[in-house]
Amino acid sequence: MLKEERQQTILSEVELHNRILLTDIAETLDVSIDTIRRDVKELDADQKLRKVHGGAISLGFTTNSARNNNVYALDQKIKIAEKALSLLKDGGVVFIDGGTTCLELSRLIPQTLELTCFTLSLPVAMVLSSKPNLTVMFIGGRISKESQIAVGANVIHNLSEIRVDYSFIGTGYVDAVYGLTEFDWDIVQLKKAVIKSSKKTVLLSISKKLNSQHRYKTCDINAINTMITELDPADALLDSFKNNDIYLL
Amino acid sequence: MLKEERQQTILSEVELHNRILLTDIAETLDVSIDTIRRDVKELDADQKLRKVHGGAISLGFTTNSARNNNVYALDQKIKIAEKALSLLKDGGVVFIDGGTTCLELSRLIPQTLELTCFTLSLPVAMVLSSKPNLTVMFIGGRISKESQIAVGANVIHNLSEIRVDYSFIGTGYVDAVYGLTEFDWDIVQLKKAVIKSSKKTVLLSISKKLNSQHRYKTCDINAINTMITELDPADALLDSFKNNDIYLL
DNA sequence: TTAAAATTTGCAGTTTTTTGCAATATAATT
DNA sequence: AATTATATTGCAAAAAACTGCAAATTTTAA
Repeated sequence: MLKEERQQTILSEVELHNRILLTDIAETLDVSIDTIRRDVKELDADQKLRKVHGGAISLGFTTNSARNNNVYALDQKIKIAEKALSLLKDGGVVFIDGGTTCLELSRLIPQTLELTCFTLSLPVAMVLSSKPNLTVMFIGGRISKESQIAVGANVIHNLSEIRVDYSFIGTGYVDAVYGLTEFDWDIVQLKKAVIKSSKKTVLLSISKKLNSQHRYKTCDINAINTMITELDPADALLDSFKNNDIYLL
Repeated sequence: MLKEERQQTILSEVELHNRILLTDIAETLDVSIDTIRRDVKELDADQKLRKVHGGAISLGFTTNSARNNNVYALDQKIKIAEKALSLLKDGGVVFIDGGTTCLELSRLIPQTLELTCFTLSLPVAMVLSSKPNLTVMFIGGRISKESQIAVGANVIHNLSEIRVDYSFIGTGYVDAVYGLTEFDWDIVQLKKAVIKSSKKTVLLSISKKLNSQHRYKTCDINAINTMITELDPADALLDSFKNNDIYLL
């Protein structure tokens, strides 16, 4: 039997059953466990499957999910996400909101970091679930089609039963005077619940959103503990936020 | 024998058997192994086949099973999903499991269909959330990294509070005698809860999984109301399932 | 046709790859 | 801590691939 065939078979088995034991495969293919081990190692290196202790598991959908590559102001959002990363510490319990900035933060979480992450965003959950050392908790509910997040009374109730160290949230609009505001009333209810369940709230927002407001109010600006933009904290654009006791990053 | 004929023979052999050994071919054609090696090298350069250590394999073989984002036995799964679609009716409330077959089912749900869909699979939820006329309910909990589904006691509790018309589930292994079995104990608990919360349970399984079993048992085969495979219901492979009162589709 | 040029083929020696085994190390489990 | 299961590493035998070379074959051109 050719090595290539063997690897194909392994891949098929993994796809079929989602997970396999190396010993099982070695027996069915009648080769030594070492050979299978080496095969699986290669396939893992080729990103065809993921090797785990004693076996292999299918990659699922993490690798294929087309990354939305035309996110508005992506590089700014990555900059923000990088700053936010510095707040994450091993053993922490955090909430990560939906939205593209939070999605970038999720992507940038290093493989080694050990965290418990709550979220209600499907894309965020997908990304987080690919990180080996994270415990990902999804707060279920009705899925809003536009934003791909769970919404509704059930979500708010579930949020009331958790308490996280940090929550990382986005906002539609932010203003030093009017605070955080949104276009959507339901979203406001959600964010209120998130803020309530967090010891500290971190706002991630690109500078374009500064000094804008809308109809429904999530909270006052001083309900936010840390605000992260892509700007230098000393930047003049942030002057109006410096009077409050917000920590600018 | 001309070089050209020889290469033609090699190619047709590869097409026929999907793979060949260089030593075999050298013997049948009665030329040195070096010659075959050189031939195969050329054919590989011409993209007519793929040379591997010790032999060659057909291009179709590799692209089908090794293409990164190709799901194992995708066409079979699509066939199954199409059959399952016939069970869906406007206004229905259904549960859709994780797994690639259920994901295909989700993909194939027409834009016009009006349904309430419960799921605990992140990828399924993502797909469903793109359908305009669906209400998608995600059952939250800890996200299992391997399968990207919500698991744990919380999920089981939430499942106990819903009642759906149909649940569409997959299984790791299925056998007429041993019933539905899984590799993973937690998954079994989940599936039990799903079955309990459904008026009717529909099993989606490709025929490859028939007559296989594993460690933990989800349910007897007659706990399933409808079983869908890619085969014709009259197929002999399904004979052992015909004694039970399962509806085969 | 014939001789030179180009290509193909087989061979021998060397290098690389593959594989199984054993010893040791690491991880999981009790 | 002890025991078992799984991983890693180095090693050696076997198989396969590569290299250079010379003989055989085919092609080309006078």
